[in-house]
Amino acid sequence: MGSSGNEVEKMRHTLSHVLAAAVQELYPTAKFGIGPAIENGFYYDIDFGKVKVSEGDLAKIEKKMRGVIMRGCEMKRRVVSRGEAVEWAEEQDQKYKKELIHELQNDEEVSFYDLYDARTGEVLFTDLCKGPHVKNLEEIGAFQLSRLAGAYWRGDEKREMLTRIYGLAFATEEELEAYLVRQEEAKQRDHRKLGKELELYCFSDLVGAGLPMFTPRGTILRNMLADFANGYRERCGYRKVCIPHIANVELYKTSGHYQKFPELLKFISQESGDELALKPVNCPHHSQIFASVPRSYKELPVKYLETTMVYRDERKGELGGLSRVRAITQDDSHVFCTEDQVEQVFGELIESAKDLYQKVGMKLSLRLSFRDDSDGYIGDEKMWEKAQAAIERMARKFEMEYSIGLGEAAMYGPKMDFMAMDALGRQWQLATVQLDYAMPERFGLEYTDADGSKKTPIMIHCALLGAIERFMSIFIEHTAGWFPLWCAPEQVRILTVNDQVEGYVEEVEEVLRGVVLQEPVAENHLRFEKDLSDDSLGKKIKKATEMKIPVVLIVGPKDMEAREVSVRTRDGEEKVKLEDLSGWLIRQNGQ
RNA sequence: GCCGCCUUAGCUCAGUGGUAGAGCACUUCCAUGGUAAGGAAGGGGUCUCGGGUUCAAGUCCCGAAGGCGGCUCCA
Repeated sequence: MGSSGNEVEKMRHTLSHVLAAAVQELYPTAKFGIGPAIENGFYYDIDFGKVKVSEGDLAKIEKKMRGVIMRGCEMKRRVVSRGEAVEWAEEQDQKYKKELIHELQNDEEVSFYDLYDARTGEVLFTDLCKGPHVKNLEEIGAFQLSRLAGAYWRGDEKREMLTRIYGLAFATEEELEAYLVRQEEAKQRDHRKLGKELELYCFSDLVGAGLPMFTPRGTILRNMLADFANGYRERCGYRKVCIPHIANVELYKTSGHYQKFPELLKFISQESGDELALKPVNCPHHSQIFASVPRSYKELPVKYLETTMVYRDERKGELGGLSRVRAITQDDSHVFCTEDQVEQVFGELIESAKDLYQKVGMKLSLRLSFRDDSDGYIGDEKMWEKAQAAIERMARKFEMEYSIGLGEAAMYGPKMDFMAMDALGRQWQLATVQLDYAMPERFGLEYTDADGSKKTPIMIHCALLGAIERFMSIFIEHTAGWFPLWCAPEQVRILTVNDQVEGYVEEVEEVLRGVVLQEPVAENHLRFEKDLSDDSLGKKIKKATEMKIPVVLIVGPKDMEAREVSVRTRDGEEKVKLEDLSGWLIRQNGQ
């Protein structure tokens, strides 16, 4: 069994044909879509027609697959003319295959693969396919069918919904087992599990789906993270602003959101009959602060910053944990500047993003989100070309590796998006810096240039955390809930051994109250709690550990005697003199 | 929104047609205990909600809400 990536991929792809063969035998009327190899395995998209297939049927299909493999089958390539291929699809009544063959218009010949029994020569399954495959099915390693999902034919939600059967496949049983163990470990870090255990946020059916509420602990974490992200921009001259969470829909008719985005939440004023909307973005409001007085080129760039919620009527099936919500807190900033200030402003934000993510120990990948040919964008072609060229130039200037995501742009302009992965390997967009030549024009924003002429400013949108909810979801999983000292909701917990420590606990508390942790968020007084309950020490330690409190101070008669505290961190235990405690904690924060 | 699955005590879960259980948590009592669960007793459930089938429904059927895995979408 070859172990190279290529061999594994061949094996995975071959398995998708074995899956199809098994399905055809069990469900003769099944119509087949496509069945590629993917990371960790393979899938096949199948139309079962009226037959209902559910996860319970996977065992049966898997058993049949193993039966096919046991027969000693082989894969053999066969090239036929296009005409023959069409005939085959017609004969087999495979409409999806037929569609695929029709698209191979430039090819004179079409490649098929036969899965056949090497002893009898009987062909079990024939599929339109370019390969490559393992020749002999004995070369197939370890696999199992994992789950069942719906998937639109050709990824188009207007077309048929097929049933996708996913399988896992690895070269060896050990690798498969290791993968399953990794998945199990990842589930332990899932922010939805930890969010509940660490009492960070909750949902209520009465409040509604996708509307998280943050507990006191979660709110501390949120605020710390927001302050951290805002600090970068405040040091670059950004000034905080504050806007209402609703607006007359005229605002969004002007921006274009009203026409282009069905996620806009609208309602009617009982008083005036006006149609209002919950803000889905902040830029239109911020543009109106800019527009509130005449602007001179001398005051540019104008930099606004606000951490605030936006509201989007996301479709139900797209919601999930804190990753995708309907009330989204953005650490949003907008800059209004001249053409030749773009590079400077953009540069500051890129440097900030790089530094912030480096400090929290997260490695992000960069995606340049450009437009595609579809409609749904505002602004003319030339603006787009200019903006996209500028974004790419910037990525090169800062020597960042990037990929280009066509069709990922914002309505008003291209973006530089920083992507993170969650515990289960799914990609999410966090930080984003966006260049916008369109919105200022739509709002008629202007400033007076040196020569007295009116000019339209350029807008630069940025969120460093992206959405705080989503950032938290990734951050929780990344740290497994062991937050760094500076942002941990409860930084220190004092545990007592018994009640024979009269006066001493208060002395320890007094020391803690005097500790000021400076970095990375300034004026951060220490957050501590006491566990004076009559639980055993072991139980108190268990509770504090489960809550992932970074620093646990044990204060008992022996400590009182020695005028010290027993310190317990994730790294181990040590004794610290009371007089050294303050310095010890400040040093901990530096690590 | 679409496909599939799930929803039983605050939490994690058992209970596959005959009238509801465990562990943890909680309350009270005992225990004053030194580095991941000290002991005992007690309270707590319209089995998510609404219909239906049945002599009988947590259990079967239909619908809704919420959640999970995908698809699609994501300013």
